[in-house]
Amino acid sequence: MKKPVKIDDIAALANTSTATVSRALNNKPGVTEATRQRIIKLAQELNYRPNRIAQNLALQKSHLIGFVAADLLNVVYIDFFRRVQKLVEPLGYQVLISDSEQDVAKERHNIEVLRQHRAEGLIIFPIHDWHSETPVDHLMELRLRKFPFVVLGSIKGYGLDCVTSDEIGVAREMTAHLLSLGHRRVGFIGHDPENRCVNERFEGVRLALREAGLDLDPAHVVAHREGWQEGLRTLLQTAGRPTALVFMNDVLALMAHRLIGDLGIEVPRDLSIATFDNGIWTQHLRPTLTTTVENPQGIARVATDLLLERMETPDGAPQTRLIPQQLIIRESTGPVPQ
Amino acid sequence: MKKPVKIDDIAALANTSTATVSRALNNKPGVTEATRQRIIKLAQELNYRPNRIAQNLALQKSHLIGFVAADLLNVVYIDFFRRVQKLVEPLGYQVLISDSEQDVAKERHNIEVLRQHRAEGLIIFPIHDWHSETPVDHLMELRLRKFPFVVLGSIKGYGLDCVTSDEIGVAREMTAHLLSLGHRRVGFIGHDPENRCVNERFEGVRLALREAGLDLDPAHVVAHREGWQEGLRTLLQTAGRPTALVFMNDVLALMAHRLIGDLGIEVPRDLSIATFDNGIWTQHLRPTLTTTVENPQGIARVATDLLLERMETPDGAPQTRLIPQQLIIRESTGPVPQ
DNA sequence: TAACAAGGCGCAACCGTTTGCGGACATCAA
DNA sequence: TTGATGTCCGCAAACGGTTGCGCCTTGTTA
Repeated sequence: MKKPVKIDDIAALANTSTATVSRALNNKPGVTEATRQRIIKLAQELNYRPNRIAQNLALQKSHLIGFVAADLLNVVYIDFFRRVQKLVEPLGYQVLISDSEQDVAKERHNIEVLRQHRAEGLIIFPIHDWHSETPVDHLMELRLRKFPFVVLGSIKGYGLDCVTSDEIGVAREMTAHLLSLGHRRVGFIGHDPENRCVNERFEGVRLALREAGLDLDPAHVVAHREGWQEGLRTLLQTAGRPTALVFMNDVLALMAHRLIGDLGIEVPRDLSIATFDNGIWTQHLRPTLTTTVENPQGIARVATDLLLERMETPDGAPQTRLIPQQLIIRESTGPVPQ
Repeated sequence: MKKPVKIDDIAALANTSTATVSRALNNKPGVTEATRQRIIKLAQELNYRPNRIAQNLALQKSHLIGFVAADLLNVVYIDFFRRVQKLVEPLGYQVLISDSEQDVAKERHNIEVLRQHRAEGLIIFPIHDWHSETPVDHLMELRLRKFPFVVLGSIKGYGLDCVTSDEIGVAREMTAHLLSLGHRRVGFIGHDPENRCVNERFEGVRLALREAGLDLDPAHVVAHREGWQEGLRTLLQTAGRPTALVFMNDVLALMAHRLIGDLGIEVPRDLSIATFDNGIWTQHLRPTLTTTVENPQGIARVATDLLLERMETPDGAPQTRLIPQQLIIRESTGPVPQ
């Protein structure tokens, strides 16, 4: 590979100093239009490509925003990444994406690397490690050093800048929808108290029921563990079973779909089902599934704004911002069976 | 945000020169163990974090490998990224991922940016622009300048280093499987001659049929355009319709799944269907779908090896490497109806 | 014609790190 | 004591850009 052209080469050929070349190429004042054109032409001919490394060192700016995703296999993060990229590109920033693969150690490592690269701000989807005393101590350290970053997801009460999608609200809305269809016995499939997001969805359901003067019957809750499918099967075979089921997410609903069909239960005639996250299959199964979508655009926009704000004023008070989700009603929820 | 600690700060506190600090922290010879320990301790206390930008400039190495993905929303790329990352991390490289979003202009731009950052090598999943004369002229320019990179996917005949998954082979194997079940009339749904990958799958099917002395009846091919679902419906309602269908990919098969059911056709009793790419729903639909998986591990390994080899010897002759895929036989393919 | 202003340009320092070279010092043998 | 040998370490140049400051040139005005 040939050595890349540098600014000195251009300066030599143009009979100027490197200073002039730099000013010419960066559209800074202090160069006649003639010289500027001469230099630009020369740069093109030589196929000059500024060395970002040197540039960043000289400018004391990395033009880098770090994006630490909990698990890139989830498309949500990619979509988010794209939107952020698009928002900060006009400001001259590059977004560097890194993947924690559901592993706190990797998350720490990624943050460390990004700091070594002198990222100017970080957007973090953290792994929740509920088994450790201080699940977010490395985040607290960032905060302590006034390093600008925002956290996505439901970390509350730690005094961090944070943007979160409103799980509770949409779960509540979904349940209200079921109630309006006449359902009174609503079950929750795949409960996992250790998972904050699932927990919030669960809370939302319970909240809506309570508002209608109902209780969420513990017998109608199937936990998310090995063998949950058996749990679901027996639940569906008991008398007085729920007339509507809320699944913890769309993958679970997909897995249950076949099982429900095999039991000879027809959705929504015999049973209504609803779930979260709008995975592509939810609109192609029969029946199509009632589900929810986040507002990714809103999340990205708000998170980016908040980060930029924090980069401006690293001392500002931490903020929490809540982004509403949308309920999509499809075929799988219908009137309660007579 | 506080100014980060630099090597000078440590040197001052340790009463040494920056040279010694550098040597100490990088485990280079020429420092007594005592001084080394003193410096390391100091570095930890000060929370020193080397400035990668300055480091890279001094070392004339970016430690960067660029990964240009055609469309990050496709999980395949992420999986690939992870594997490559894992392979090159031990060598001290960082993989920088960038997303072309199915847009050639963006692909060019991404490559440009990566070159400005002095990436030492590139892995590129290109967008195929079959409308332009030289679909890959920017890649040819890279090659010309002996910039190390490998292309993934089926770009052949341009003299580039290239790793590709064997679509033809697995399509052929899939078809052979159908033939062995007694099928003689095999249809192909979603043909798109402009898409190289689909084309190869189509070719594989045709090849297998020809080897059995059969022809792929053009009337049994449904093109991938607006309204293909209508085409499929009419095909399935004609007498002498195919007894087996090969779908261009798993998303198409998912979309068709419901349509087939609505026509009262039972799979695989009345009709066998098979497709490509092992999307999560293929194993949860009823019936589960016969499909194919790439060997992502193999692809990543081979691509990385090839890239590293090219980085060593930028002048080496370009190579093409073919990676086999695997056929997964599930419920959706069965014996031909009597 | 001299005094002055203003704009174009170059010199050199700087960004934070690495590293070749040579100086200082200790050790050891003659 | 001297010289040879070797080890530890500092000086300063380099990496490829940016930029404050001051010099020079040119044009304007009295």
